[in-house]
Amino acid sequence: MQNSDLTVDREAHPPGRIQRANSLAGDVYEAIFAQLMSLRIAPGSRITVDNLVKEFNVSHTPIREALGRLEGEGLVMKTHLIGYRAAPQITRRRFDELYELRLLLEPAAAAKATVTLDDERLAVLQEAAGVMARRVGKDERLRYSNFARQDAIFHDKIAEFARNELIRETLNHQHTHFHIFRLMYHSRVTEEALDEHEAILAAFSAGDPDAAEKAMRVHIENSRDRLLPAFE
Amino acid sequence: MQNSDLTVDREAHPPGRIQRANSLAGDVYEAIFAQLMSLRIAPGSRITVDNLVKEFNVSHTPIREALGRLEGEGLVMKTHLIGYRAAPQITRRRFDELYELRLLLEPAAAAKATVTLDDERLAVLQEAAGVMARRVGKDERLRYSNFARQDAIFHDKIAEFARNELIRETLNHQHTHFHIFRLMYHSRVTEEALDEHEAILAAFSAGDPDAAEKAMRVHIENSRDRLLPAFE
DNA sequence: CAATCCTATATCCTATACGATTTTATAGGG
DNA sequence: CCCTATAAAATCGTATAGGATATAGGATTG
Repeated sequence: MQNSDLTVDREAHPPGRIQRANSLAGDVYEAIFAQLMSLRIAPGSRITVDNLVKEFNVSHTPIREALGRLEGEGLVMKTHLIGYRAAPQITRRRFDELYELRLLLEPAAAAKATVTLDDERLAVLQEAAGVMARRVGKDERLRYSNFARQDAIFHDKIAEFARNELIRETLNHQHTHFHIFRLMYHSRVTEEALDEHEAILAAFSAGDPDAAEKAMRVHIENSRDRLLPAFE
Repeated sequence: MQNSDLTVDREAHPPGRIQRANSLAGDVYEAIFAQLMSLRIAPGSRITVDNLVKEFNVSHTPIREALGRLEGEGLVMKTHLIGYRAAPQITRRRFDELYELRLLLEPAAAAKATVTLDDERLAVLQEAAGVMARRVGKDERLRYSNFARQDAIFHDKIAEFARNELIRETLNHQHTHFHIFRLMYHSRVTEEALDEHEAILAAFSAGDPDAAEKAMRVHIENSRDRLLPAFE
């Protein structure tokens, strides 16, 4: 079996736990997923099985299975006898809906997370808030990439500490779509967001659930307003 | 091509819109989905590709693709070299998380829906609230099946009228899992729920968003408490 | 008798070749 | 310019074969 381009490390298992080798279909899934998240496959563009066969040097079978899985997650769409294509770019309407959803979930999660925090968890959030890494690097592109990753971790950790995996999964699922959208409009959105992260962090430190909820709401509303110009 | 057991009507397209014929993979997906929703495939049980090949008289290819899609939706799980299995029954923890999510989304949706209602939409909700069908049928099983369908429509329509497709999809997605769970514990849960539907409906009729929000919250909390004994 | 090892079968996973059907592109005619 | 017809390309599904692994049951050994 040749496996030239997937480049997956099958050896990196966490200590103590057995890890089954990945299936080829799983590797292909991750490879396509990564290409979608990095815009190497643009939103709305076609995805042909034959091209992937050539690119990955694997047969149709695992690719079809992986594409089916991506379809189930809403990241690709299939039309009979036409083929697969990447999910289209987010619409303005969808954008509004996404922020409405976030405003219902994330402030509540922030409030709930507040009461579960200890020093260790606070440190995790502080790390993820990106306060330290603020001035690191002058390459605009790299800078943004760091921000995006830390922002995702920051929000995800809050959902985790709120002890609701379902809400966490829901937000993460939407985040994949959101990430693709945001990648195309990353001006210097980052600076203000980092300030707001600090404000949320301050409420956490103070152990004030109401303040955390409010700060999160403000953060998300501002985030929305910062990205809104992308639709004009 | 033989297509003995899928029994899909390819002719029923809505007027005015062209509809491509379904792919076989799509038909297989729907067939498996239906079996999961009707408990013909029990939660946690194994799903072998070969069995489906024999049952549906189709080859491996579309079945694997359909199973991949179900995996992406979280309805089946795959373990390498072991195979697919139906997603396990919902846990108590997950149950709590689900209701926490519903309490964040559905009351808000009810409030938002209230202001968009007109006579026509109100009639739709009245129909879906199941007020009419309350005394229809004495067969306990059929009776419950009717309740489940109408309950799903009632909540879905509210989400639709709230004009947020994303929230609607999120709730529907969760409802899939919830439905499977509830199928196993359907005592006489229905009567009270129908009363609560009427209470929500009254708030809609009065055009009172706050009352709708509150009634929905009460309904969901009661629904949770009615189902809670299932875990003991 | 119990524990371990081994073997056999079933199942999964992938590759490959082929045919059927449909889309898409191209060219020609009105 | 638009429509139609033919040809090329792509998709979808089938069938089949072989390698790899899991699982169960039996054989061996202490």
